[in-house]
Amino acid sequence: MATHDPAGTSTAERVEQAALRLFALRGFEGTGIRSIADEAGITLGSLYHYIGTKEDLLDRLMQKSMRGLLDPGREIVEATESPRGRIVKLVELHVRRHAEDNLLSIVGDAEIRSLTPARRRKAVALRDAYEALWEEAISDGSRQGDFHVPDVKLATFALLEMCSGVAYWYSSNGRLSLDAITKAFVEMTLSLLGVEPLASKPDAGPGGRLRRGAHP
Amino acid sequence: MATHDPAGTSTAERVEQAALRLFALRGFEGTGIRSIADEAGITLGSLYHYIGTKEDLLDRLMQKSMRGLLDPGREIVEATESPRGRIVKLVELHVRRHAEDNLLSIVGDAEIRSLTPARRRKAVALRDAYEALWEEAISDGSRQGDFHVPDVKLATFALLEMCSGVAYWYSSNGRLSLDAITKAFVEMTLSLLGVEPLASKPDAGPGGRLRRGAHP
DNA sequence: CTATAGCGATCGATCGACCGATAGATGGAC
DNA sequence: GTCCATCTATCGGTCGATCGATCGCTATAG
Repeated sequence: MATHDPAGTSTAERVEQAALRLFALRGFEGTGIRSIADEAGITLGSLYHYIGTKEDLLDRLMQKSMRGLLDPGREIVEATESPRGRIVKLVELHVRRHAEDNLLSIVGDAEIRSLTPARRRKAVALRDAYEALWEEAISDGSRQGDFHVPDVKLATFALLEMCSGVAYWYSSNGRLSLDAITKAFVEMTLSLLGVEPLASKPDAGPGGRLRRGAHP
Repeated sequence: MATHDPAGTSTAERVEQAALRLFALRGFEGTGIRSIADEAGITLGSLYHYIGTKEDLLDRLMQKSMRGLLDPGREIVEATESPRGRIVKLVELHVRRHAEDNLLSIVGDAEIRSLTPARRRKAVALRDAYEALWEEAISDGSRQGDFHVPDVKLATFALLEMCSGVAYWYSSNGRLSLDAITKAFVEMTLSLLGVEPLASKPDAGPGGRLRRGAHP
């Protein structure tokens, strides 16, 4: 029975959400399968109708987390020419996902080490492919003279880490809206990259590049 | 016996180092006490001559990690007047420690959740006190018109997270020296904070603020 | 319309392995 | 002789995982 319950959540989905919450809160090793079953509202024996092993469950969440960044990230890169446009959209994607799907992002970022070698290798490959999108955008922007950073690789790591942190403190009823947070991270990113302010509409003043991001 | 062995490392120190390595690599919950004893070169029974419980061991490392940031951080704040000088020295401290003591930093940053409530509260208080040093410097700098950020709290989190990431990839025989890395992170920090380039000696050109940090 | 065979979902009970922690015996240093 | 360090052996509990039985639903044969 129960293809779906009154609330519209199937047991399989409840299992996945339960595991996600617990893995994000206590970590993979710190979470027992009995806790997962409890959180999902079923017994231990029933849990194993939905999962292969505990690690299968983690692996599925991991893939979901990484695919949710890599696939849209690739679309952005294909669709956007300028390095500046690319990095802006990559930051927006990264921050939004780390806020809206913060639990999945935490698990994706922190639990790679809990995978056994074969699966860990695949997860690392996905992560590396995603990071390469950022590095390429920053590298291109630097070569074109649009970005000015002390080192491309360091800037890549710095920006990725900075944007990932959102997952650990974001709350949907916090002081700032997600839009405001995203906008702020885009501004900080462009500032870190040493981008001249967009010469679109504003009166940039004679010297240019003044007080970007100040909130008077 | 063995107040110290030929290599100058006491058993107590070997135990602590073993736990540190394993906690950083596999996490607190993912590390068994038998692994710690093995890594320290003693048996399980002997291990308990040096530790109270497994959590005592984590707590000691935790305190060490946080004190190593908070105490020097407070000295910096007391000794340095300008927000800019403070943030530069805080970044240097944070990056150096996260590189040189990367394992301790990883444990300190990631394993707060593994502490039981009473100890966790104390650890969180230390972390908050440390973060407050950063926030105050950034806040002061913004109020004085020296920094220009979209939001003080967001900039604080962004910078702390960005600098903490160093612990996960730093290697003493990597491409860049620790000095170079530290210098780059200071530059990226000042850029993110929207600091005008230091008006000390250089020919800043008519427009000022050009290509800071570029390595031509 | 009814009887029943099949099937997916769930259950309680249990497996061997490993967990953190303790006890008691042994040995060497001073 | 005392004391600290270390050992071996073992404790009760929890871990991840599996088992066979049962439940309720559905499809179909008569």
